[in-house]
Amino acid sequence: MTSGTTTPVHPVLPRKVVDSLFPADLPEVEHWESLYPPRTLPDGAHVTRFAPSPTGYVHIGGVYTAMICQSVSRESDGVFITRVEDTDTAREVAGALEQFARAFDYFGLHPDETDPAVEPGKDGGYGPYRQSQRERIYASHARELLRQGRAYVDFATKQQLADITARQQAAKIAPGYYAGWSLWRDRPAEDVVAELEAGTPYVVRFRAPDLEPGARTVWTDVIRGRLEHEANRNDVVILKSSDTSPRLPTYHFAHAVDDHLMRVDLVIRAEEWISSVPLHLQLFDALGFETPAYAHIAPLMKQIPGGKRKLSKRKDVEAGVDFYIEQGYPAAGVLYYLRGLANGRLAELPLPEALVAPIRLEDCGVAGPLVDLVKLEDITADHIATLSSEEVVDAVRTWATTYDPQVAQALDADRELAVRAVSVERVGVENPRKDLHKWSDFRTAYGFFFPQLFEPVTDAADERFAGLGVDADVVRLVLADLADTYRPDGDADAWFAQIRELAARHGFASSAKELKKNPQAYPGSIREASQIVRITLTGSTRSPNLHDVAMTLGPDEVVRRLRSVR
RNA sequence: GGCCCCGUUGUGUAGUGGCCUAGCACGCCGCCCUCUCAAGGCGGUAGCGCGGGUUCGAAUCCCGUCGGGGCUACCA
Repeated sequence: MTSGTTTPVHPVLPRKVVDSLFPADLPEVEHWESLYPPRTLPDGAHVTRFAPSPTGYVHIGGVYTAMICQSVSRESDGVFITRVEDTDTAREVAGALEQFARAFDYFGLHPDETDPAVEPGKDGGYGPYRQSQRERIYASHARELLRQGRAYVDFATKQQLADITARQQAAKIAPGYYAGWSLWRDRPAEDVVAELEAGTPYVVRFRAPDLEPGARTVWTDVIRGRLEHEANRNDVVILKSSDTSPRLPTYHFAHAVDDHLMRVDLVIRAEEWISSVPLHLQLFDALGFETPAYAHIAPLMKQIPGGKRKLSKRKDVEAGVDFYIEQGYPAAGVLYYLRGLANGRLAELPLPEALVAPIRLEDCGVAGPLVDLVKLEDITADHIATLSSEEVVDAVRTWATTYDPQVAQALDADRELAVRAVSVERVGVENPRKDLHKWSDFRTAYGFFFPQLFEPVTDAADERFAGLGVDADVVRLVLADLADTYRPDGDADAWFAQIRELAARHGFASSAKELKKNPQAYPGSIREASQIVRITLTGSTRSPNLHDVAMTLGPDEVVRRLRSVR
């Protein structure tokens, strides 16, 4: 690791001037140190944190990261913190925190310590857990850096910054605000005081250590091992403009201050932060803090023609957690899928075991995995198949209450019917049906069981019948016949026997093979005859076992539906 | 442009110099079952990005190259 411990040789603002920039009653950094003492935790315990910014959109990658943080801390008897990073007021969206709370709740991601808006009653004593409420903490530390000359006040305007960048680009040198280009880094104190007195807004910038060009930083990442990157030379902003209130820090500064004071010892975050590590290490060093361990996880990706890219909140619906919640993917299935992505080993385990098995950082992949909804749906369908009919109905009802009120009403109107419907080819069979991948599938898969959700088939010339290749006249006759002779036999074989008889009466072939042998001789085969009945009863060419459907519907409803086709 | 991360069938992975004729899961294709569709059973398809080395032997080590991703903000 590079060390920035140097004696300042540059002009340092007189302490009086520095202090005048801050409230007179602002505590010294020692105050915060004693207010947030090192934690007493078991050996090997890790304090992790998930740090979302409330931009009104929860990324599935956030759930992924948070899930890993939670598992690692839990497994080590540590602490899992969720800290709200609301330092970007421009991008902040109203109600974003509520959305967070909802998403976290849905996926059972309960932090041990967090802001009440995320989850009430989780104040662990290291808060506030919302950066906009930590203004004085950042101010104390910025003042300290200023006093030591490890930071400086900078009055550069947007325009000046843009000019610098333009000149650097033209000269083909590394863009940035650093020694040699910074307008205020080495200005005499009187210049600074003059601007201050004139009331010019300023930012506080970190004074990057004076390094040899090409200096490099080496550190060890928990997931990736030895990592190397060019050392940071940029004088990054640590405290945003003095004409804003509250006076907020940038991510980098807040990361160092908060993670130290919250005694986070293991920073788990997305890979895109790797290039910022050299800066972060410098910040920790300048602040006199011990550095945490870093674990940079690979981002969730999306397949696109010719390659893949990071899941984009703008382009990909499946990037947002709302998608999973609105579609009604059961949380356990999504979590199981995500866990398998993080640690392949967990994908081999049965769901209940995988959900409680530890996620190991060493086993995390380094390449960004593609989110595969087909695979997800395979998992969620398997999972739903293990649920009891009552559990399925309850879950669908909970989901539908918000996302499909009509379905919720239907379930409430006849819960017993709902349970019977879901039980078809589910209870008492070796291999339950897997029609439900998510709760929103309920309407198409089981809606026909409910009079309120069923759209009766009324026209014998309906294209669903036409698709069978059977004439409307035949359809009419077959259905009228069945309606007249219908026997609600509880025995499946006996029940189907009447369909066979019905088909025979109307000249249908007794098997598909027979029909194939002599297509002209029949209006269709037993298959087509069954499908006519199926379409009439369910509105679809696909449904569970017809006999079970008919039994569940009851003879009155069956006959009613048979007669509705004209 | 500079710097960083990554690269095993369509997807996720196993694999750390000989157990690899590259395993598993999902997908896809076919067959069976069958009143349809799912499910299930059986079988099949397809991969070490590319090029050089090192070695008796390389998916595994080295170099180069290409491709993808990220950072380069008073966004996180």
